[in-house]
Amino acid sequence: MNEALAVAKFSALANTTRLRMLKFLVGVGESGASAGEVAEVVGATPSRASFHLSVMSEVGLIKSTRVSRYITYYVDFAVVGDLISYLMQDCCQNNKTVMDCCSVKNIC
Amino acid sequence: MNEALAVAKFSALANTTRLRMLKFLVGVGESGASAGEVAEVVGATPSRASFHLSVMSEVGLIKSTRVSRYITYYVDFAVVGDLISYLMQDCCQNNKTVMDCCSVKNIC
DNA sequence: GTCACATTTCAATAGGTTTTGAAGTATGAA
DNA sequence: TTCATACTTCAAAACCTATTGAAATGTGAC
Repeated sequence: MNEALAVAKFSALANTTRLRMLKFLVGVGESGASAGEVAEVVGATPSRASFHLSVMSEVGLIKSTRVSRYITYYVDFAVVGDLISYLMQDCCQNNKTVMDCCSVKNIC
Repeated sequence: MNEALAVAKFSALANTTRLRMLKFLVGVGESGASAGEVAEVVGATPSRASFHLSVMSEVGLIKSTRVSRYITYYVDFAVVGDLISYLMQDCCQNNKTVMDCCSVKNIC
């Protein structure tokens, strides 16, 4: 992950609708959810949802496959993990205080 | 950390100049650096640096104190840590694949 | 006080993002 | 083939963010 890719991913996360979509897609896991379901859950019109889903797809946070006439979107967990490690390692140089925030919360 | 605060912090990170500032400030640690030094390192004019530093201050990623006629900026490592745990826990529900991306890289 | 330096603020401009609704494409059912 | 459904694309408008250079503020030195 380089700087430009990280900036693009942070941009993708810098929107309430998209962050909600990500959370929902994390919740449904590997099986994913259709664009329509995602739209409904976050309360967005089809075109608005499509726009936000495409923003997240472009940066790689989510992937999609067409299943009959539905398009299934799902999170690429490895990409999210890479973004987190970019923030921890490349940005924060594995700073102890930053890492403690994670261990205190039993994340690692 | 709530959704709106997380979105604001991701917005702050969604800019190359600001991400470089953060990296530099992480590097200098507790002692921090003056606005002028930060500006020089990232290659920004004083007013442009001031604008970006204020964006990061507003969301809490960095703090500042005046030292004589200089203003020293430094990273709030705990705030960065909180953002990372928001992403891991609240967004990714401590998903195994996401966490593996961190342990593989010996972050935690 | 006057001056220089460090930084911020302001106003204008340029550029990018988001929303909206309408039109278009893709798939499957009848 | 015709129709309905699922989704995307497009163009316009609205909104937000970034850059610039000039003016303002705040601090210390003389």
